[in-house]
Amino acid sequence: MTKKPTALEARQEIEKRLQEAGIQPTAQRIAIAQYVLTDADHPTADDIKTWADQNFPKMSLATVYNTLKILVQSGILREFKLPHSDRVIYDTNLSHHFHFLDEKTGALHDIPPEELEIKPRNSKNWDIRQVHVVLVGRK
Amino acid sequence: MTKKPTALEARQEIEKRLQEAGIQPTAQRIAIAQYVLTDADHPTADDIKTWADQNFPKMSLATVYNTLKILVQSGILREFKLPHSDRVIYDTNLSHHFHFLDEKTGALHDIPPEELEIKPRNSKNWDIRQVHVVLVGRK
DNA sequence: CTCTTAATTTAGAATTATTCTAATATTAGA
DNA sequence: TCTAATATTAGAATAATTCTAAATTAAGAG
Repeated sequence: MTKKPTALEARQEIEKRLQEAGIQPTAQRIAIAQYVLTDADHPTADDIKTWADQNFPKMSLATVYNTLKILVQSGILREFKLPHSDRVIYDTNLSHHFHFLDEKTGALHDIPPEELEIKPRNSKNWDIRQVHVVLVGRK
Repeated sequence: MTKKPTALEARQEIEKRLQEAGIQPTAQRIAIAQYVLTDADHPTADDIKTWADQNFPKMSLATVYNTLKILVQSGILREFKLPHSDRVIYDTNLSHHFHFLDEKTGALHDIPPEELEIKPRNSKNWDIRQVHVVLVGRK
Protein backbone atom coordinates (compact mmCIF):
# COMPACT_ATOMS: atom_id res chain seq x y z
CA MET A 1 0.00 0.00 0.00
CA THR A 2 1.53 3.27 -1.10
CA LYS A 3 0.96 6.30 1.00
CA LYS A 4 -0.67 9.29 -0.59
CA PRO A 5 2.06 11.88 -1.06
CA THR A 6 1.86 15.01 1.03
CA ALA A 7 1.76 18.36 -0.70
CA LEU A 8 5.42 18.84 0.10
CA GLU A 9 6.36 15.44 -1.33
CA ALA A 10 4.41 16.18 -4.50
CA ARG A 11 6.20 19.48 -4.81
CA GLN A 12 9.58 17.84 -4.41
CA GLU A 13 8.68 15.18 -6.93
CA ILE A 14 7.80 17.91 -9.48
CA GLU A 15 11.00 19.76 -8.67
CA LYS A 16 13.02 16.63 -9.33
CA ARG A 17 11.28 16.11 -12.64
CA LEU A 18 12.03 19.62 -13.77
CA GLN A 19 15.67 19.25 -12.80
CA GLU A 20 15.98 15.97 -14.62
CA ALA A 21 14.62 17.68 -17.71
CA GLY A 22 17.23 20.40 -17.38
CA ILE A 23 14.69 23.04 -16.36
CA GLN A 24 15.57 25.46 -13.58
CA PRO A 25 12.90 24.83 -10.96
CA THR A 26 11.73 28.31 -10.13
CA ALA A 27 8.73 28.87 -7.91
CA GLN A 28 6.53 29.80 -10.88
CA ARG A 29 7.51 26.74 -12.87
CA ILE A 30 6.99 24.38 -9.98
CA ALA A 31 3.57 25.83 -9.29
CA ILE A 32 2.43 25.58 -12.91
CA ALA A 33 3.83 22.10 -13.42
CA GLN A 34 2.24 20.86 -10.23
CA TYR A 35 -1.13 22.28 -11.16
CA VAL A 36 -1.14 20.96 -14.70
CA LEU A 37 0.25 17.57 -13.82
CA THR A 38 -1.78 16.81 -10.74
CA ASP A 39 -4.90 18.95 -10.42
CA ALA A 40 -5.95 20.41 -13.73
CA ASP A 41 -7.99 18.67 -16.39
CA HIS A 42 -7.01 19.66 -19.95
CA PRO A 43 -6.44 23.30 -18.99
CA THR A 44 -5.87 26.21 -21.32
CA ALA A 45 -3.28 28.92 -20.67
CA ASP A 46 -6.12 31.06 -19.44
CA ASP A 47 -7.30 28.42 -16.97
CA ILE A 48 -3.79 28.26 -15.59
CA LYS A 49 -3.57 32.02 -15.28
CA THR A 50 -6.85 32.11 -13.40
CA TRP A 51 -5.63 29.42 -11.04
CA ALA A 52 -2.33 31.23 -10.54
CA ASP A 53 -4.09 34.49 -9.71
CA GLN A 54 -5.75 32.72 -6.81
CA ASN A 55 -2.88 30.53 -5.66
CA PHE A 56 0.35 32.32 -6.36
CA PRO A 57 1.51 35.72 -5.09
CA LYS A 58 1.92 37.20 -8.55
CA MET A 59 2.47 35.67 -11.92
CA SER A 60 2.41 37.29 -15.33
CA LEU A 61 0.60 35.81 -18.27
CA ALA A 62 3.88 35.78 -20.18
CA THR A 63 5.36 33.47 -17.57
CA VAL A 64 2.44 31.10 -17.95
CA TYR A 65 3.04 30.91 -21.69
CA ASN A 66 6.81 30.72 -21.34
CA THR A 67 6.60 27.91 -18.82
CA LEU A 68 4.10 25.91 -20.83
CA LYS A 69 6.32 26.18 -23.87
CA ILE A 70 9.28 24.88 -21.92
CA LEU A 71 7.28 22.01 -20.46
CA VAL A 72 6.09 21.03 -23.92
CA GLN A 73 9.59 21.23 -25.39
CA SER A 74 10.92 18.96 -22.69
CA GLY A 75 8.17 16.41 -23.28
CA ILE A 76 6.56 16.80 -19.87
CA LEU A 77 3.37 18.16 -21.41
CA ARG A 78 1.85 18.01 -24.82
CA GLU A 79 -0.27 20.66 -26.44
CA PHE A 80 -2.97 20.49 -29.05
CA LYS A 81 -6.03 22.23 -30.35
CA LEU A 82 -9.46 20.81 -30.70
CA PRO A 83 -10.76 20.76 -34.26
CA HIS A 84 -12.99 23.76 -33.67
CA SER A 85 -12.05 25.79 -30.63
CA ASP A 86 -9.48 28.55 -30.55
CA ARG A 87 -7.39 27.72 -27.55
CA VAL A 88 -4.42 25.51 -27.08
CA ILE A 89 -5.05 22.80 -24.55
CA TYR A 90 -2.38 21.23 -22.37
CA ASP A 91 -2.29 17.63 -21.39
CA THR A 92 -0.03 15.37 -19.43
CA ASN A 93 2.09 13.25 -21.63
CA LEU A 94 2.46 10.32 -19.28
CA SER A 95 0.44 7.89 -21.27
CA HIS A 96 -0.51 7.86 -24.86
CA HIS A 97 -4.21 8.43 -25.28
CA PHE A 98 -6.93 9.83 -27.51
CA HIS A 99 -9.76 12.26 -26.91
CA PHE A 100 -13.50 12.34 -27.02
CA LEU A 101 -15.22 15.71 -27.24
CA ASP A 102 -18.82 15.87 -26.08
CA GLU A 103 -20.66 18.05 -28.60
CA LYS A 104 -23.34 18.96 -26.14
CA THR A 105 -21.35 19.97 -23.09
CA GLY A 106 -17.96 20.74 -24.62
CA ALA A 107 -16.38 18.37 -22.12
CA LEU A 108 -13.22 16.59 -23.17
CA HIS A 109 -12.61 13.03 -22.06
CA ASP A 110 -9.56 10.86 -22.36
CA ILE A 111 -9.83 7.63 -24.28
CA PRO A 112 -7.27 5.07 -23.20
CA PRO A 113 -5.38 3.51 -26.10
CA GLU A 114 -6.98 0.11 -25.58
CA GLU A 115 -10.37 1.61 -26.41
CA LEU A 116 -9.39 2.51 -29.93
CA GLU A 117 -7.50 0.37 -32.35
CA ILE A 118 -5.72 2.33 -35.05
CA LYS A 119 -4.05 0.30 -37.73
CA PRO A 120 -2.30 2.29 -40.44
CA ARG A 121 -2.03 0.10 -43.50
CA ASN A 122 1.13 1.99 -43.93
CA SER A 123 1.73 1.16 -47.55
CA LYS A 124 3.81 4.27 -48.02
CA ASN A 125 6.00 3.40 -45.05
CA TRP A 126 5.88 6.83 -43.51
CA ASP A 127 7.60 7.54 -40.26
CA ILE A 128 4.72 8.45 -37.97
CA ARG A 129 5.69 10.38 -34.86
CA GLN A 130 2.35 11.46 -33.44
CA VAL A 131 -1.21 10.26 -33.77
CA HIS A 132 -3.87 12.79 -32.92
CA VAL A 133 -7.38 11.46 -32.64
CA VAL A 134 -10.41 13.41 -31.54
CA LEU A 135 -13.79 11.75 -31.67
CA VAL A 136 -16.65 14.20 -31.60
CA GLY A 137 -20.13 13.11 -30.57
CA ARG A 138 -22.52 12.57 -27.72
CA LYS A 139 -22.49 10.26 -24.76
CA MET B 1 -15.13 8.88 -71.77
CA THR B 2 -16.32 12.01 -69.98
CA LYS B 3 -15.36 15.34 -71.40
CA LYS B 4 -13.41 17.67 -69.16
CA PRO B 5 -15.81 20.45 -68.17
CA THR B 6 -15.15 23.91 -69.52
CA ALA B 7 -14.68 26.78 -67.08
CA LEU B 8 -18.23 27.87 -67.78
CA GLU B 9 -19.64 24.42 -67.14
CA ALA B 10 -17.71 24.17 -63.90
CA ARG B 11 -19.07 27.53 -62.86
CA GLN B 12 -22.63 26.48 -63.63
CA GLU B 13 -22.15 23.24 -61.75
CA ILE B 14 -21.03 25.20 -58.69
CA GLU B 15 -23.93 27.58 -59.06
CA LYS B 16 -26.34 24.67 -59.12
CA ARG B 17 -24.79 23.23 -56.00
CA LEU B 18 -25.14 26.48 -54.11
CA GLN B 19 -28.75 26.82 -55.16
CA GLU B 20 -29.54 23.26 -54.12
CA ALA B 21 -28.10 24.07 -50.72
CA GLY B 22 -30.34 27.12 -50.47
CA ILE B 23 -27.44 29.55 -50.84
CA GLN B 24 -27.90 32.61 -53.02
CA PRO B 25 -25.26 32.24 -55.71
CA THR B 26 -23.65 35.64 -55.74
CA ALA B 27 -20.52 36.28 -57.77
CA GLN B 28 -18.33 36.24 -54.67
CA ARG B 29 -19.75 32.98 -53.40
CA ILE B 30 -19.43 31.24 -56.72
CA ALA B 31 -15.83 32.35 -57.05
CA ILE B 32 -14.87 31.18 -53.57
CA ALA B 33 -16.71 27.88 -53.85
CA GLN B 34 -15.19 27.15 -57.22
CA TYR B 35 -11.69 27.90 -56.00
CA VAL B 36 -11.98 25.85 -52.83
CA LEU B 37 -13.76 22.94 -54.44
CA THR B 38 -11.75 22.60 -57.60
CA ASP B 39 -8.38 24.33 -57.42
CA ALA B 40 -7.26 24.90 -53.85
CA ASP B 41 -5.59 22.35 -51.61
CA HIS B 42 -6.53 22.68 -47.95
CA PRO B 43 -6.60 26.48 -48.09
CA THR B 44 -6.88 28.86 -45.17
CA ALA B 45 -9.08 31.97 -45.25
CA ASP B 46 -5.95 33.94 -45.95
CA ASP B 47 -5.03 31.77 -48.93
CA ILE B 48 -8.47 32.36 -50.33
CA LYS B 49 -8.20 36.11 -49.80
CA THR B 50 -4.85 36.16 -51.59
CA TRP B 51 -6.32 34.22 -54.50
CA ALA B 52 -9.34 36.53 -54.62
CA ASP B 53 -7.16 39.63 -54.69
CA GLN B 54 -5.64 38.32 -57.90
CA ASN B 55 -8.70 36.83 -59.52
CA PHE B 56 -11.72 38.83 -58.46
CA PRO B 57 -12.40 42.55 -58.95
CA LYS B 58 -12.76 43.31 -55.27
CA MET B 59 -13.62 41.16 -52.32
CA SER B 60 -13.46 41.98 -48.64
CA LEU B 61 -11.95 39.66 -46.08
CA ALA B 62 -15.28 39.66 -44.24
CA THR B 63 -16.94 38.18 -47.31
CA VAL B 64 -14.36 35.43 -47.43
CA TYR B 65 -15.10 34.51 -43.84
CA ASN B 66 -18.86 34.90 -44.25
CA THR B 67 -18.91 32.70 -47.31
CA LEU B 68 -16.75 30.01 -45.77
CA LYS B 69 -19.03 29.90 -42.76
CA ILE B 70 -22.05 29.44 -44.98
CA LEU B 71 -20.40 26.72 -47.01
CA VAL B 72 -19.46 24.88 -43.84
CA GLN B 73 -22.96 25.21 -42.40
CA SER B 74 -24.48 23.76 -45.52
CA GLY B 75 -22.08 20.81 -45.49
CA ILE B 76 -20.30 21.71 -48.71
CA LEU B 77 -17.04 22.24 -46.87
CA ARG B 78 -15.68 21.16 -43.56
CA GLU B 79 -13.28 23.11 -41.41
CA PHE B 80 -10.69 22.03 -38.91
CA LYS B 81 -7.49 23.04 -37.23
CA LEU B 82 -4.27 21.14 -37.21
CA PRO B 83 -3.09 20.19 -33.74
CA HIS B 84 -0.44 22.90 -33.70
CA SER B 85 -1.08 25.63 -36.24
CA ASP B 86 -3.24 28.65 -35.71
CA ARG B 87 -5.38 28.79 -38.79
CA VAL B 88 -8.59 27.12 -39.72
CA ILE B 89 -8.21 24.96 -42.78
CA TYR B 90 -10.98 24.23 -45.23
CA ASP B 91 -11.47 20.96 -46.95
CA THR B 92 -13.93 19.53 -49.41
CA ASN B 93 -16.35 17.28 -47.68
CA LEU B 94 -16.93 14.90 -50.54
CA SER B 95 -15.38 11.86 -49.00
CA HIS B 96 -14.45 10.88 -45.52
CA HIS B 97 -10.69 10.93 -45.06
CA PHE B 98 -7.85 11.53 -42.64
CA HIS B 99 -4.75 13.70 -42.75
CA PHE B 100 -1.04 13.33 -42.68
CA LEU B 101 1.05 16.36 -41.74
CA ASP B 102 4.65 16.34 -42.91
CA GLU B 103 6.69 17.73 -40.00
CA LYS B 104 9.50 18.84 -42.24
CA THR B 105 7.66 20.68 -44.98
CA GLY B 106 4.35 21.46 -43.27
CA ALA B 107 2.55 19.90 -46.21
CA LEU B 108 -0.80 18.31 -45.52
CA HIS B 109 -1.79 15.14 -47.35
CA ASP B 110 -5.06 13.30 -47.47
CA ILE B 111 -5.20 9.74 -46.29
CA PRO B 112 -8.01 7.75 -47.85
CA PRO B 113 -10.07 5.85 -45.30
CA GLU B 114 -8.85 2.49 -46.56
CA GLU B 115 -5.34 3.35 -45.47
CA LEU B 116 -6.26 3.60 -41.83
CA GLU B 117 -8.38 1.20 -39.88
CA ILE B 118 -10.01 2.74 -36.84
CA LYS B 119 -11.89 0.41 -34.57
CA PRO B 120 -13.47 1.95 -31.52
CA ARG B 121 -14.00 -0.78 -28.95
CA ASN B 122 -16.94 1.35 -28.11
CA SER B 123 -17.64 -0.13 -24.72
CA LYS B 124 -19.38 3.03 -23.61
CA ASN B 125 -21.60 3.04 -26.66
CA TRP B 126 -21.10 6.67 -27.46
CA ASP B 127 -22.68 8.24 -30.47
CA ILE B 128 -19.70 9.28 -32.56
CA ARG B 129 -20.42 11.93 -35.17
CA GLN B 130 -16.96 12.92 -36.37
CA VAL B 131 -13.57 11.27 -36.35
CA HIS B 132 -10.62 13.59 -36.65
CA VAL B 133 -7.28 11.95 -37.26
CA VAL B 134 -4.04 13.72 -37.97
CA LEU B 135 -0.87 11.70 -38.24
CA VAL B 136 2.26 13.78 -37.83
CA GLY B 137 5.58 12.55 -39.12
CA ARG B 138 7.93 12.35 -42.06
CA LYS B 139 7.68 10.73 -45.43
C1' DC C 1 29.65 36.23 1.71
C1' DT C 2 29.67 39.32 -2.35
C1' DC C 3 30.10 40.35 -6.94
C1' DT C 4 29.19 39.44 -11.72
C1' DT C 5 26.87 37.24 -15.23
C1' DA C 6 23.29 34.63 -16.96
C1' DA C 7 18.60 33.28 -16.61
C1' DT C 8 13.89 34.42 -15.41
C1' DT C 9 9.99 37.24 -14.76
C1' DT C 10 7.28 41.11 -15.65
C1' DA C 11 3.95 44.68 -17.71
C1' DG C 12 2.49 46.16 -21.50
C1' DA C 13 2.83 46.67 -26.54
C1' DA C 14 2.54 44.16 -30.89
C1' DT C 15 0.81 40.55 -33.79
C1' DT C 16 -2.46 37.39 -35.90
C1' DA C 17 -6.73 35.22 -36.93
C1' DT C 18 -11.29 36.00 -36.72
C1' DT C 19 -15.72 38.37 -35.74
C1' DC C 20 -18.52 42.40 -35.39
C1' DT C 21 -20.70 46.78 -36.87
C1' DA C 22 -23.06 49.90 -39.38
C1' DA C 23 -23.27 51.83 -43.82
C1' DT C 24 -23.71 50.82 -48.76
C1' DA C 25 -24.80 47.95 -52.67
C1' DT C 26 -27.14 44.26 -54.84
C1' DT C 27 -30.79 41.08 -55.60
C1' DA C 28 -35.47 39.02 -55.92
C1' DG C 29 -39.98 39.49 -56.48
C1' DA C 30 -44.38 42.22 -56.44
C1' DT D 1 -39.66 50.09 -61.35
C1' DC D 2 -40.04 49.98 -56.46
C1' DT D 3 -39.44 47.88 -52.10
C1' DA D 4 -37.82 44.83 -48.84
C1' DA D 5 -34.65 41.48 -47.88
C1' DT D 6 -30.06 39.94 -48.39
C1' DA D 7 -25.14 40.45 -49.26
C1' DT D 8 -20.93 43.03 -49.27
C1' DT D 9 -17.80 46.27 -47.58
C1' DA D 10 -14.10 48.86 -44.77
C1' DG D 11 -12.59 49.28 -40.75
C1' DA D 12 -13.03 48.72 -35.70
C1' DA D 13 -13.17 45.28 -32.04
C1' DT D 14 -11.84 40.99 -29.84
C1' DA D 15 -9.13 37.13 -28.25
C1' DA D 16 -5.16 34.22 -28.00
C1' DT D 17 -0.52 34.39 -28.19
C1' DT D 18 4.16 36.32 -28.81
C1' DC D 19 7.47 39.93 -28.37
C1' DT D 20 10.22 43.59 -26.05
C1' DA D 21 12.95 45.77 -22.95
C1' DA D 22 13.48 46.65 -18.22
C1' DA D 23 13.62 44.78 -13.52
C1' DT D 24 14.33 40.77 -10.56
C1' DT D 25 16.31 36.58 -9.18
C1' DA D 26 19.54 32.79 -9.11
C1' DA D 27 24.17 30.50 -9.78
C1' DG D 28 28.85 30.22 -9.47
C1' DA D 29 33.58 32.22 -8.91
C1' DG D 30 36.48 34.14 -5.93
